[in-house]
Amino acid sequence: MKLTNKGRYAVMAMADLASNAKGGPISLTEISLRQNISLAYLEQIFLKLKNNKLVRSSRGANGGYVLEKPASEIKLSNIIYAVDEEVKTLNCKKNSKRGCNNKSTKCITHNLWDQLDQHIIGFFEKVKLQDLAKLG
Amino acid sequence: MKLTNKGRYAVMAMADLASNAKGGPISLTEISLRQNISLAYLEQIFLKLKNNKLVRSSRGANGGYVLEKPASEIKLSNIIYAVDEEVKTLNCKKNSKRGCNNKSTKCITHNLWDQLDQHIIGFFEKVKLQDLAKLG
DNA sequence: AAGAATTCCTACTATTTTAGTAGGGATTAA
DNA sequence: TTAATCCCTACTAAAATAGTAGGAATTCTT
Ligand code: FES
Ligand code: FES
Repeated sequence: MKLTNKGRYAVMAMADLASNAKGGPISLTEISLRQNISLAYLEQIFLKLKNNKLVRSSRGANGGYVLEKPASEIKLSNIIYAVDEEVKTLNCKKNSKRGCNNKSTKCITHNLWDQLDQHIIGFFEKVKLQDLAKLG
Repeated sequence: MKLTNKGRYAVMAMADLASNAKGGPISLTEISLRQNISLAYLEQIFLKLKNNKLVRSSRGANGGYVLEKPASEIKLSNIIYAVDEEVKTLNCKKNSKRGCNNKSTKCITHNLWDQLDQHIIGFFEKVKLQDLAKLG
């Protein structure tokens, strides 16, 4: 499974966006300073967030980003997936007949990892961006 | 967070050990063949499992490994930790005052990752080696 | 006693992934 | 016109992963 800085940063930045909303767009420079994340790295991340319709951008001076939807409608899973972090503990291709052992049956732990996947995904599906303020 | 082949193999091998118990010890060669895992890699993994008192070894011809405790008493978390897979989604040191942003307060997502940790650890604590047979 | 099977242990290495950096172009407000 | 900003791609250093390799020690079998 993957859960790395990129995913963490994405969630952090989205949370920042949500909690510092001030009407107009918020620049990445601001977020970079507040959250201590490299600007160039943030740019990469926001490209993906934008392509996944989680934020809307305005270019030029005073430009920046705003949430595309209310924070109550953005699930953590949306963010995580947007930046290509896969919650994937299975070693095999899920819809293949072959197992990770390259045999024709699934390995003895297949169902276990599958359940773990569901467990983690469930968590990400349940938590909304809005909830982060409460958690924090 | 880390959850890689090493951890998967460890669980697989332990499950193999549990389900193919035949009184005497089981050699890694057998497991290697059944589960399609490189023998040398298995050896490394079993060193750790042994150091963590999850298996007992006997050397020499006809040697091999047996579970140190009944499968019903071995938690998945025991196995995962034994091979150094950390369920660690936090980016900062948990008991430090500093945050992952290197500031003096914890970041806005800290509690979130902390909860996710608990969520995943809870899963590993709950599932016993014995349950794998049922799952599989 | 010899040989084979096995665990034990450490060191090395190729590959992949991660975490950025770098550089330049396009757009817009002032 | 200039500065601030987003946009986009390519590159790169460092770390982690997934093994390989090699040999020593032990024990069973013959
Ligand atoms: S994880 Fe799917 S077959 Fe092993
Ligand atoms: S994860 Fe702990 S401070 Fe950010």
